Amino acid sequence: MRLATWNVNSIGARLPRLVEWLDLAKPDVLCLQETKCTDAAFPATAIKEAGYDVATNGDGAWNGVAVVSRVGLEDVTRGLDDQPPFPADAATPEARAITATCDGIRVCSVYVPNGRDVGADHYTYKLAWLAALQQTATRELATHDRYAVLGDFNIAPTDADVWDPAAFVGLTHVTEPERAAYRSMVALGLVDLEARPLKGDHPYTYWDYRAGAFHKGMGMRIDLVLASASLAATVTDAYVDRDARKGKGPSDHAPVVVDLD
DNA sequence: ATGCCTTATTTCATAAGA
Repeated sequence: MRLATWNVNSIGARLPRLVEWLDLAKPDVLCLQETKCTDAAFPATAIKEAGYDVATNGDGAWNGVAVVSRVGLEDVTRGLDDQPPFPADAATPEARAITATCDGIRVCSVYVPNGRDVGADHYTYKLAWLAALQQTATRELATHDRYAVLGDFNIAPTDADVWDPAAFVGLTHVTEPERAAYRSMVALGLVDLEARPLKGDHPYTYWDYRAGAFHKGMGMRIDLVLASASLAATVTDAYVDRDARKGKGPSDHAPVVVDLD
């Protein structure tokens, strides 16, 4: 069983690279983030032709998540329990989470809010959203022994997860409240399946498009796979497919791939 | 061993990403 997660930064712009990657990596289940399209506009036919079913939660230009599977796709749930809206008076919550059961494994694809600036409304929202995620995960774990949350957490769990900690002082992604939220997920019994990098010492998953960040190794590990203990016990390999960050028209994130026995 | 931002929309400019 091969699980993967990938922030594709627009399914529309990335469809050729996605189809190519499905054929290359052959994941059984792939969680997508930042699809940036409505459910109606999602290119489900192209995904189907590649041999996969898909469940989506999209709200248009921004956000958007999906679960792609070739081993079944059941019991789909969109959003989180008591997910906070943004702005606070918004009628519907943002499309940032979708959960489904694939061959007995409960997977949750998440796109955690960015936070923008410490102290900003978006930052407060990010922490509230993470609290809702923790509550949802608690409930799911109570009934699903094999459970994993995969996606773009927009949190670097430790200073080792950014290319230069000094460059991030005072910025989001590395603050103590964000890291505490990450640790609260781990405290539920979820194991951070840190992948091996295909090159270098750090399994970064994101590199800014600007200033040649990828080529200079200026990356961050912010895309995570948090798996229940029973799933974690079956891991045979985990890697960041940095090759997917190369070439023409890449996402700014690389897929994280986990193999289970 | 990679190629020095990219995506979307209220598009020829701006907001957002992290």
